[in-house]
Amino acid sequence: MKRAIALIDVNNFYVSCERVFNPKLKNKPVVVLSNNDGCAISRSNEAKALGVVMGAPWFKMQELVKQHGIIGLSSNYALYADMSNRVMTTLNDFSPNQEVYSIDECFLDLTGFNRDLKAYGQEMRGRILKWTGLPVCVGVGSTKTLAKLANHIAKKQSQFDGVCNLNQLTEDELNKVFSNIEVGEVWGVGRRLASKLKVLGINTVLDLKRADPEYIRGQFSVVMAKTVSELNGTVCIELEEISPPRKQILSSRSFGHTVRDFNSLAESITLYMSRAAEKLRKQNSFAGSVHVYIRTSPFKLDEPHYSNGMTIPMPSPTDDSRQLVKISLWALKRIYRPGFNYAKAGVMLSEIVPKAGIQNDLFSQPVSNQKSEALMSAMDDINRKMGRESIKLASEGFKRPWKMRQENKSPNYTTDWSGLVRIGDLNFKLR
DNA sequence: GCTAAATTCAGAC
DNA sequence: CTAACGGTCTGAATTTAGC
Repeated sequence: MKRAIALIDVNNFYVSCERVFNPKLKNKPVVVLSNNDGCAISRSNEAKALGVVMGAPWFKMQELVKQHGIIGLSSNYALYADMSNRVMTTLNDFSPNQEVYSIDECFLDLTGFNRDLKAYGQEMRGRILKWTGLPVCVGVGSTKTLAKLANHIAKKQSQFDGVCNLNQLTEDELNKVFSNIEVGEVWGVGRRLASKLKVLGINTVLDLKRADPEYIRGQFSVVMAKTVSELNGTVCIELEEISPPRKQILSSRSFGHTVRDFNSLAESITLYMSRAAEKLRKQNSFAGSVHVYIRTSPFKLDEPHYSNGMTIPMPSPTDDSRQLVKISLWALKRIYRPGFNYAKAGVMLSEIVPKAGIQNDLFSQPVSNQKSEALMSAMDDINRKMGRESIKLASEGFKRPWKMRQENKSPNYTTDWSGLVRIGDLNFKLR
């Protein structure tokens, strides 16, 4: 049976979330900024029309901002995560087979659904808008790659009214549509691959669909070969309904101001490692190695640069924050050099294994014993119940002069009572 | 000259 | 007021290390 896979994606997700709770943002150029208020990572249509590009540094577009009154908001991930859950739960009612692909999009398997999928897509749009206030577009195709493409068409071509079902087009109609879309729009074709494809004369989606698989395999990777097959309707990438545990866990952040002293770096490394260890325990895993890195800003060409990192294998895998922090501070001591303006630090956990069935070190007692288990889950429980950082390691620091900039963050409307009472209140700066 | 490990590359969002 | 350019994750390809 021909597959029917839908991809549902929220339009301008972060900006749309902000607009749900602050209607004054409607019809205005709005951007949501990355951590540290660095770059534009979500843009309203009005902001896009003014030429604000994805990833543009905020401080560099201040002229445009003043000229057009562009509103720049700090990102509010607690809000976006909660809104995402609402969208995903709502969509799950439309099919039991759902892959949550990212914070704002999911695939639904609609294979064998005996109904008009275009109308079904409109139903989804209506219900999501009514229940969450968010606008979505729906794309349907016989593979995930085609569903992504269908979603792109639904978003860009207004005559589709937000829903595009490629399965109901004839081969000729399909090819006509594909001949008008740049090859770079295809899922898995980024900037580099797009330009290489163009050199080879493959400019449109239709060109790529018709390309010889053997030739593509030779010129590119197996990934691109799969993409070509998927464009032709052969499923190579299945839905992954249960998300497998992470194989690496990273926590890093740019500082609000550069720091020079060891203690500030040590505080930040402790904080990041605590976050990483929480994520690790949440997925019931242990980490076998720890990586720590620090660096100066790559953009400051007139200042001395330094970037270094160190990977430490653990004697036996663990999920104990205290042990992971201890090791990472040991590593930090070895890579720290005085006299530099550090802009960023981070930690990474790798060689992640399931908690059950750990291979212990032959020569030493496993540190992650029952006491450690009890302590860590008590900490996690308290923080879940009472809010993040209700209990923490003292070395995470209290003043945190290095903490990231968030100059214009909206309240946590949906997850915090004190945020709820501020709905409609525009106390937070609107500029 | 082989395999395994480490690093780099490219991509997604 | 000033200085300011994100964060996490994956899998494949390529390079390097160790025997």
